[in-house]
Amino acid sequence: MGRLPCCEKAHTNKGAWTKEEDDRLIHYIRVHGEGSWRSLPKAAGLLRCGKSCRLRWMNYLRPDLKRGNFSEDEDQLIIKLHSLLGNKWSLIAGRLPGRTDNEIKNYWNTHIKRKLVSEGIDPQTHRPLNETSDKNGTAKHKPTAPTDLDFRNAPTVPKTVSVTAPPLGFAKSESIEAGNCTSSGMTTDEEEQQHELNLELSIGISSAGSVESKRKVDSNSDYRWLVGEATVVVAKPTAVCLCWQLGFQRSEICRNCEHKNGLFRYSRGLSS
DNA sequence: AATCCTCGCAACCGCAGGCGC
DNA sequence: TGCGCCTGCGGTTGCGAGGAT
Repeated sequence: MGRLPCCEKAHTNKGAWTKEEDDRLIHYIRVHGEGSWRSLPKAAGLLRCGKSCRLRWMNYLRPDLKRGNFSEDEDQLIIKLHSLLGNKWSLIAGRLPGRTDNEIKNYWNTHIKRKLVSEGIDPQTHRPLNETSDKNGTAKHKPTAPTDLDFRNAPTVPKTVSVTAPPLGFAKSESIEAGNCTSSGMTTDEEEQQHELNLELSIGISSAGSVESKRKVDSNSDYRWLVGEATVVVAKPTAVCLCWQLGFQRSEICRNCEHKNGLFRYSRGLSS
């Protein structure tokens, strides 16, 4: 038995949304709230697939979206997050208030990738292009920094790696317990740079015999990812807010920012 | 002025995980 | 415990706008 289609395609519109459809969707969600996407189109009088409605709302109509160009700070944040998380756009978006995963994904593919290549950096490995492989194709991996742990291309996975950091206060507290991966060799400047980004991340080996899902999102705990044999844990940011970038105090929790998924959304206007 | 080409973004699609029954 | 539904994610596609020829 196959999967049921998400909607009856014969009677649904596709393609660009009209102003009227947008208005209907906005009005319906204002009255009834988000959710129940499957039944929403019918209830709202829209000839659209529920998934399409959700996408339109999430990526375009949500009032807390920050439209407009990405700032240089956002660029750098995206690059750093991508170096750590890879193409986990939703996780990256969760750390960029007002930005959507789709928007960041598009921005990455159209701007940042090109920018990194022009700077001689491999956008996938975040290492210099001429360092990614030698004539024999063997990786010349030189451990760089604790927050630059890209196990996808690492020759070996450290037996024990944990990277912890305090809530976003940008304090210089960090612990590294590593077999192969250590912070040794970093200059003070490099260490300073690494401390610029506090992600509340921890990385540990998945316990033998335990079955770890590829992606585990639990609203009551951390976000876990299997990267090779290692588990990357992104702590649920209950006390983290990136609003400092927009002028709020560091470490201050903006109550409007916390999204129901535990990550952050941006609810206040820039000028407020 | 017309056509072609490129780029950027919105939207689509398939899949996987969570959750309720 | 297994099954089916719902939701969310990430890769891909299609189209419109703007620039080049």
